[in-house]
Amino acid sequence: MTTKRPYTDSVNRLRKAKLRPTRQRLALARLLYDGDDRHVTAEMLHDEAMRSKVRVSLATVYNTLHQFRDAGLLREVVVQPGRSYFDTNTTDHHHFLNEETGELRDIPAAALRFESLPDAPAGSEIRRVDVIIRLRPNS
Amino acid sequence: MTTKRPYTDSVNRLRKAKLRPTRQRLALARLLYDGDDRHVTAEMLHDEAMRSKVRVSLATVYNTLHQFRDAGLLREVVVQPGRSYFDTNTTDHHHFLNEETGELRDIPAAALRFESLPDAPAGSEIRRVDVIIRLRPNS
DNA sequence: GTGTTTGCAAAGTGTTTGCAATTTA
DNA sequence: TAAATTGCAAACACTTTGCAAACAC
Repeated sequence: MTTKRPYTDSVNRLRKAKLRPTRQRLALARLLYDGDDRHVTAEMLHDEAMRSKVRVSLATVYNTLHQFRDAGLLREVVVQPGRSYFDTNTTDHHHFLNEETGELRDIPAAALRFESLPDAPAGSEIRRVDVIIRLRPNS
Repeated sequence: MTTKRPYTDSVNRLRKAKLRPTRQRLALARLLYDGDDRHVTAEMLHDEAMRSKVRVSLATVYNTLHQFRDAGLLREVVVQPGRSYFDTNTTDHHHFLNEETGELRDIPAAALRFESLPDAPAGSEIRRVDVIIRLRPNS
């Protein structure tokens, strides 16, 4: 069961991604994957690491997030100018965005179905379809 | 016909938006709205203004884009970390994103229909649904 | 040991701000 | 002439980079 062996799981996760299980990467992987799916910014994750007494520089957090993303362990979500979120849920799904707070929330793929999608322009193909449902507090 | 009286049209557009038709705002409005719909960044618009011998500072371009957006004359589109696009098409529609070039392309609302949309979380309502179809060159 | 990874500080990018000078109504 | 707008330069937030020291295999 995933949540019971976080250390071994994180090592395996990194091994599979061909990333050396260094102290920093392990600690960040455990913060990211021990528990429910999350949406974090580099700064959020760095703060969290500091709070749990893990010494990691912010630069390393950025590097690690990008490595994880490139390895398919994370998905980058861009919804606000000048800030990237990283989503631990890499399966097919979409997002609600609370525009007041900036909070992201997953929408399972099954909850949003397309009746029709346009064809990709000639010479290209669809890599991914991202849907952001922007929310406001209701009246 | 819109394209035949750009000056008068731009003045009216600004008047309607309750923005004083200053030299800078008029010039930017004409660059933006004389012709087809476009997707511009602040820097692109600033460069374009310079090329057409319109003296405007980059700060004013930013301010103006935000004022236009707030007035509903433009829609801001965020698809890449650290860069905002402004879309002169403010009607209901979606976007293709060419991930190699960063180029945006409109998808008319009619070309993309939803079979089902999730309910907004309690306490909120849907303000807008943004769909980005990410493209890659095909194999 | 050898190549990889890290931390730091510096640099970079896109954007915003404070404020005096200018322009508009 | 009163209020809005502009330009400049400095400040900002977030992110990336260069390189010596530390670490993993």
